Amino acid sequence: MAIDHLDGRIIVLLAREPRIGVLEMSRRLGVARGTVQARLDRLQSNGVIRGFGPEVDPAALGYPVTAFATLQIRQGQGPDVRAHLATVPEVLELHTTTGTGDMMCRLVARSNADLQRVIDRVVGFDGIVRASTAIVMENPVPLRIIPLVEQAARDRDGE
Amino acid sequence: MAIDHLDGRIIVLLAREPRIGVLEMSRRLGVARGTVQARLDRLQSNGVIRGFGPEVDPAALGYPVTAFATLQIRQGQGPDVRAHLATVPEVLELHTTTGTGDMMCRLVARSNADLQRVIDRVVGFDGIVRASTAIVMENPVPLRIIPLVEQAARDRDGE
DNA sequence: TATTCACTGGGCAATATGACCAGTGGAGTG
DNA sequence: CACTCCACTGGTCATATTGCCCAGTGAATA
Repeated sequence: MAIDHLDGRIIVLLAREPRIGVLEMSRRLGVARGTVQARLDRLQSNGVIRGFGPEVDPAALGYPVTAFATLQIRQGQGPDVRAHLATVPEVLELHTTTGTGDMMCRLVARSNADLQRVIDRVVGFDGIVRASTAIVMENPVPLRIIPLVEQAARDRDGE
Repeated sequence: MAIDHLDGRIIVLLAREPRIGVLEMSRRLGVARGTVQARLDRLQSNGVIRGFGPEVDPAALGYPVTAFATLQIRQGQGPDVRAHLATVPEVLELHTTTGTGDMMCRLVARSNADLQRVIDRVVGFDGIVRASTAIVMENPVPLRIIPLVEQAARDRDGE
């Protein structure tokens, strides 16, 4: 579950040059190929590395508008609302949270006008009491993991 | 920029079995290898596929707690706050938004107690006026892209 | 009609892969 | 101390895949 320095270097290398192969990695890291292979297998069976799915940019797909919606749910309607939201392709992720809202989801849309359609579809469901939406303007820090991996590797090595 | 049905199938296949090769994809899709290769190249230079970075699970790394923080920023301090947040490894992403808050970020922490440390570090910066945090309990819909890709491919094909 | 373009189906050398193996060194245990 | 376990090394092997090339086909377009 904890990762050491070599694991960290493997992940960072992989994050920076995803198309790199095991052999090339072993060359760069200065370890035997079998070692990298074994580490990778372990990281994947550990669940540290979930997979290598393609990162698709919704904007390039024609969905340049991103928004976060906070939803308030009628008591007991949680499961139904989840099932409902799961059927909406523009809902990219959904979380249940503490705080004033009950759920929080990430939405994309083709335009600001289209966002209205998406929101209507999202909230057009009985169990949802209220929704408040924040439209994303800029994304100064895109989803990233490298700094955290380096942190985790440092922690494991005892600073 | 728009993708057709074959592009969609390529992306979906790749998302489901990331380790699959070009040759195997061409077999599954019933097209020539060169076609798949050309499509992939195009998708990547288009920016539709950003890359194939490893998906790392913060929980498996020892950071099982996720939270979303909404930040209010002092006028004109935006750039400084961004730079500050970019230095915090536990900040996985950061957006500037419309609405009551000015920014929204995704945080992870080693525990609820540790989350306090992270939040202190995040808001321990002059330009931040107020922060309100929602801790994630469940994640009924993990970050996904397949339904949107299928939608986009359908749209392109004219339903 | 002529041109362009994507796709096909094939072939090529170079490379990476998964699977092995014996040997080494360190950590921890009895 | 001797022993066992375990990860790593450095090597081999057959097989599969890659990147690159080519000529030919068919559809859409000018």
